[in-house]
Amino acid sequence: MSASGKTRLPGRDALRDSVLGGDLVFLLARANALTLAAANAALAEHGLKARSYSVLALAADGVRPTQRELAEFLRLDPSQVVALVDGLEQRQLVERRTDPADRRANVLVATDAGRDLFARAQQAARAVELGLLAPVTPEEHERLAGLLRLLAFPG
Amino acid sequence: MSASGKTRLPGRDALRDSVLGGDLVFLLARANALTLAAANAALAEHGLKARSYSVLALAADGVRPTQRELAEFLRLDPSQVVALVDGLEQRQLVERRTDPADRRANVLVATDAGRDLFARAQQAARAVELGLLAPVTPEEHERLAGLLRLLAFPG
DNA sequence: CCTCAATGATTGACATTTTCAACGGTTCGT
DNA sequence: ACGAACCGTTGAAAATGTCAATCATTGAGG
Repeated sequence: MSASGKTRLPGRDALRDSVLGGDLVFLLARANALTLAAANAALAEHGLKARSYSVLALAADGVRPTQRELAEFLRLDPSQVVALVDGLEQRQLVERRTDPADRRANVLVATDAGRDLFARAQQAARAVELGLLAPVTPEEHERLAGLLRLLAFPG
Repeated sequence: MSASGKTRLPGRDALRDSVLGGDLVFLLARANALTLAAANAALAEHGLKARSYSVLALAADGVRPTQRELAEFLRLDPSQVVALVDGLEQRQLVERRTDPADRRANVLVATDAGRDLFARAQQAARAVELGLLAPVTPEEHERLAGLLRLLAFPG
């Protein structure tokens, strides 16, 4: 198959060694695309995607986030959060509770079923993460997370 | 149970400390969203986005990638590459050359104007990258790139 | 107490991006 | 030479992203 006579194709890694190979934005984009795809695939059997999984996670965590906080944290438009929460609420995984301290705001809490599903989904998510980071030592894993946090939460 | 004595609002970083705070997929997504936005903003003055910048970069690098290679490398559908290349070609920044070794394939090469614009855009891109990584040492910067490469190019 | 600007959620419209299936031209193995 | 596989292209459908307008509520200042 491959290995045509001359230097025909840019070897499988000629592109990798190009300028973009050192471009952080590109590396992030590609790493994100791959991990997101893997995560979505793994979460699909639970009827979740990375997005809905994230929302469910925060609800199940008892953090009682408002939708606005959710929107900012997940970098989504508030209207997208509405749709996301609608989906989870229809499946009885989360509930909207109007915040007694500010009746404009909705606070998200997970139902028992929600916490239950989350627990299972989290295992799948963790398995994926470990699979992705198989070639990396636990210390490097933690170091990577730390550096990403710096980028993800500047200031 | 929520014996909610006081409905504490999630402090500005209660969410950060939740389960998701250690979720690699989430951190990647958020870091990617922020850096992508920063990159797009910086590239806008050159009439580029991260996507078109990437294509232009590979063309300007003399790697002579085919559109299919571009698609796989950038994790895009081939049809998206068509649109991307159309845009750059109409601005006379790149040219499609049918690969003499395989006349089905188009090889991308940058024009002089293309290389010129890329040189300028690259400066903007580098400035952004340095700004984003201001809080980390150069060694950590390199380490981050290395770890991301592992995720971005498994196998 | 009574405005009034600001805020949270929601809706609906619109643009952009993603994802697929189909098609003509070309290559390659058999 | 045949047929399967592959490249680029097109077009359409689905999913996402972006924005402005609205309602209810809040909080500040007169």
